[in-house]
Amino acid sequence: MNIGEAAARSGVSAKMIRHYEAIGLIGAVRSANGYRVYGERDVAVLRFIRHARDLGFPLEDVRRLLALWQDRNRASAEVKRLALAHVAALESKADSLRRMAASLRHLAAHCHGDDRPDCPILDDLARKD
Amino acid sequence: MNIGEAAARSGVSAKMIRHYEAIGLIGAVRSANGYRVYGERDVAVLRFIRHARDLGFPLEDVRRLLALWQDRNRASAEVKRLALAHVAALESKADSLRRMAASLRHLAAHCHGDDRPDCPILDDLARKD
DNA sequence: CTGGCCCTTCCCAATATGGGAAGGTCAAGG
DNA sequence: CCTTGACCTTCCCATATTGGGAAGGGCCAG
Repeated sequence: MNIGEAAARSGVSAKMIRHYEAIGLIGAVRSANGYRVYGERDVAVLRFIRHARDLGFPLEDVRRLLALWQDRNRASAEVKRLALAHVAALESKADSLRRMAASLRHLAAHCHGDDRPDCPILDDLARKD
Repeated sequence: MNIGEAAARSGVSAKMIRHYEAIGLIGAVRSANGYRVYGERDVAVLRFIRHARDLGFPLEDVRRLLALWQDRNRASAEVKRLALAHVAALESKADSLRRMAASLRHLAAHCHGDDRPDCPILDDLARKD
């Protein structure tokens, strides 16, 4: 199958498939006319990548997970370690976002939101520290 | 004062100050030798930008907030609207990260994490949907 | 054989920040 | 007076991810 069908079946855009090939994440076989040719196995790999990306894994992590997935003799410990490190990073980022939202919500609560120019949000942004 | 001191006093790197000037977020006066020259007012503006960035405002929002801050006749309604829209975006992003972390944590909990190759994390990433 | 769709490569865009090279300027001290 | 080191300048490149679009070639049905 050509790149368009592989894209449709994997949920990864053709643009991204070419990109993943360019950065060495996946390989590609070419037919006589230069078109990329894919099989079921490639579609499965692309789906794997998409799911990992959906979980927020950066491509470098995806590269490692993919190597582990394709290694019949891998140890699950390595996968678990990678996953838990990523969970911690995700949760820390989520906390930081919630803290930002909370402080901004607090500032907004004290801004009357009418035609007057006073606004504690701007006052806070202008603080000296 | 030169860019180095303005950077140290505002907490914005010299690199970023030049960038903010390049994209028209701030202006700059040059002395005879071509060096950028800043005053107290500029340091306050840079600090304003840094605080807004710390709260996660993208630069385009910062541009609008800055205009509102510098406008003596602004209405606080606009600031509040911008802030609350941003709060909603932050919270939605935080939720999405927490959902990712939860599902990954769930998968990791069922991965024994030893020398055996079986691992539900990889199995899930390889699923067909 | 022609129209329309698919494929190719290559360039550019956005987000924000930083590294580093090559060269100009200025102040202090030998 | 000249050297040295710290500071400044501009310009290019890099990160990570995805997409838009142009220019050109391939392939099949009507």
